[in-house]
Amino acid sequence: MISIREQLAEEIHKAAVSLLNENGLSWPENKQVLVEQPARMEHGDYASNIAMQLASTLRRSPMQIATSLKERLESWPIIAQVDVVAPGFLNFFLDWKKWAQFVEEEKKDRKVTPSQKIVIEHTSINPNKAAHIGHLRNSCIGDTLARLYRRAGYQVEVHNYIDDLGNQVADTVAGLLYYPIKGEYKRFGDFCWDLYAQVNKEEGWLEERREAILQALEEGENNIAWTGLLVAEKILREHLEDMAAFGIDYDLLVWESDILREGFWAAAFEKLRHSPLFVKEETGPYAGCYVLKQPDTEGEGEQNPDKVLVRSNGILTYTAKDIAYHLWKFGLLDKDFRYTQFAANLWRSDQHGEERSFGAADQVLNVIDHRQEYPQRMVKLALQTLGYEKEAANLHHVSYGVVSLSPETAEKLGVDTSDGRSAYPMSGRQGIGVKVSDLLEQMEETVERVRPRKEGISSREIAAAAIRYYLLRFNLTTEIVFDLDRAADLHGNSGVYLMYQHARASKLLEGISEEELNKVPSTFPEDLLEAERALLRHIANWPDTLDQIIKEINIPLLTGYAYQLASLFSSFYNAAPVLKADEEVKAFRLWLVGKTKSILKEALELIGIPAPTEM
RNA sequence: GUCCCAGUAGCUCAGUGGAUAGAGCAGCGGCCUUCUAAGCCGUCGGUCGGGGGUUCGAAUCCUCCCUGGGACGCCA
Repeated sequence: MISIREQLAEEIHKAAVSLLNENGLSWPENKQVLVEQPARMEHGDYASNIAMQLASTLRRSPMQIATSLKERLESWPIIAQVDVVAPGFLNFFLDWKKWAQFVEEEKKDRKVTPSQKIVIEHTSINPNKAAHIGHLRNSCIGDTLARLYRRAGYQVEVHNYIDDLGNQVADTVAGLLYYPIKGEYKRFGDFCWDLYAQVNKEEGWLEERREAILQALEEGENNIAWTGLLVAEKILREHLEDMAAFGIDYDLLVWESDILREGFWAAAFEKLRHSPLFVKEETGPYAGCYVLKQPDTEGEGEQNPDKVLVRSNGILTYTAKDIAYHLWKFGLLDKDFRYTQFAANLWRSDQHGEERSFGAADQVLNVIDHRQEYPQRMVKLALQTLGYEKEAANLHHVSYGVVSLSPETAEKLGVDTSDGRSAYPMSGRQGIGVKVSDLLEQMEETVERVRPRKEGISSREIAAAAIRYYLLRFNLTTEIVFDLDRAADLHGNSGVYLMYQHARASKLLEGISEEELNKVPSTFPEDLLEAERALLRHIANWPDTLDQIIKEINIPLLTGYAYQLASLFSSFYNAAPVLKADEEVKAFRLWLVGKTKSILKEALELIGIPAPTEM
């Protein structure tokens, strides 16, 4: 199915080619017909700059070219009017009734695209303390990506990687065993949050104990390893509970200890051994280590760009395990995990249990913050080194900026802000951060206090939706400076606003069946109100926008589209009475509200917030 | 030192080759006896960090510089 915009582009292309041919010319290879929805209503519903682009080829003025194209395009049935505007734009105005009929016809022969399998890894929080809002941004991004790809027809599998053998778990275990603290905590993760920060404050305390604990964790089957497992699992369950409140879930939990004990690294090592870029260093700072060499650098400069995979003491780095994991993700290892069920609809890797078909992806997406670009590049490099060019190309690091704290919020958490910085980083090590559960609770109280009606949806759901929308609104590269007061603002461009508009639309449509709503009204008003036309043209743009969102992994385009739709609807709602209008107008407006509501609902679903019918 | 990201309204951010640079918040002024005012309408506010270049056209592309953040560890 191709959209109206694409069809229009094709028509323009045809018209332009015939104009070129008449002048003994052919289509210039580097040009392309671009059709866009102009920002301003008076510039039409769609517009093209093709006349300007062809001016040099045709050696005529853009205005002349636009005028001849206009004559050739006016007969296209869905177009009501074509304007030629200086310096040479072609502006198209749609015949909305014909558009509506056309779209209704198109819906019938929509075909399902054959699906590729895509593995999306997100969340992957160290299971040694409570989650904070930086982690939540990761999970919201990952979850919305999963929703987008599912919508696009992919077979999506969501992984959450559990690093149960890392330094962080080791530190919390060290604290639990040897560093008594006391205090009242609602949850284990909150207790560990403080404990982890405390032991990190003690000069030299961890360094004495960490290595022994790490080794015991890796070996397994001993007191420390079991303690580590208990800690990781307990905290993981709290993380999953946190995320569930935001509508986030997973298909598979991959445990680092399983990667190690199933011998994934040994298998990966066997493959890497034959690569000239994977070498054991005999001299220099990395003497005794297995490293992955950078291909096109000569080791110039102060820093060594190579990546250690196996330390001189034989212990693997995180990146080594990640490489093994990614070979498995693409189905390139002859090994597999066993699987056991962790919760309803959620499986975990295991050393015992049943066989299941996880992994073997066509595409892999890793949602990880931008500070880890280097190790992610190393994983990709390892795939290339092994000759898996296709898989390397299909491995995508979805990079995003971290969440830091505004000075006001940092100060509330007891951070010394006397240095006057514009933002303060969160730090688990220092115990600085806004915990997900605390934020949700606080926001719930705010909602409970300010909401005018208590119907349809709980204050907790509203709070979660507001937070989720807030974290998804920004460009991925933007480092969010989180401010408690700003996030608690539920007016204007907020998740609450979107849900409210959906509830309003739902109320107007109460008691009307889906079928009735989909029927194109027999008459359209002679002159549409500004608010009606604005809403229509935004609705018409949804299929193209959705394509673009998925192609560019452009989440703010999704939230922005939804906000604008809600905003246009709200203006329409105020400008045009629906239920009180004359019969014909009423039928048209109800149809328009129906269209708005169904697209708003789709968008809300992708953003991952509820579409309440009442609130 | 090398590389990456950012610098747009008082604040937080959109906008990556097109038409008069847009939102929200904050400020000011209006609108509830009419479908949900968590709303709507109006208004104030910008030499798009700076210089140079490419183009019919630059916030957007190239180049140099300034400022802030990050990566480069036998951490993850």
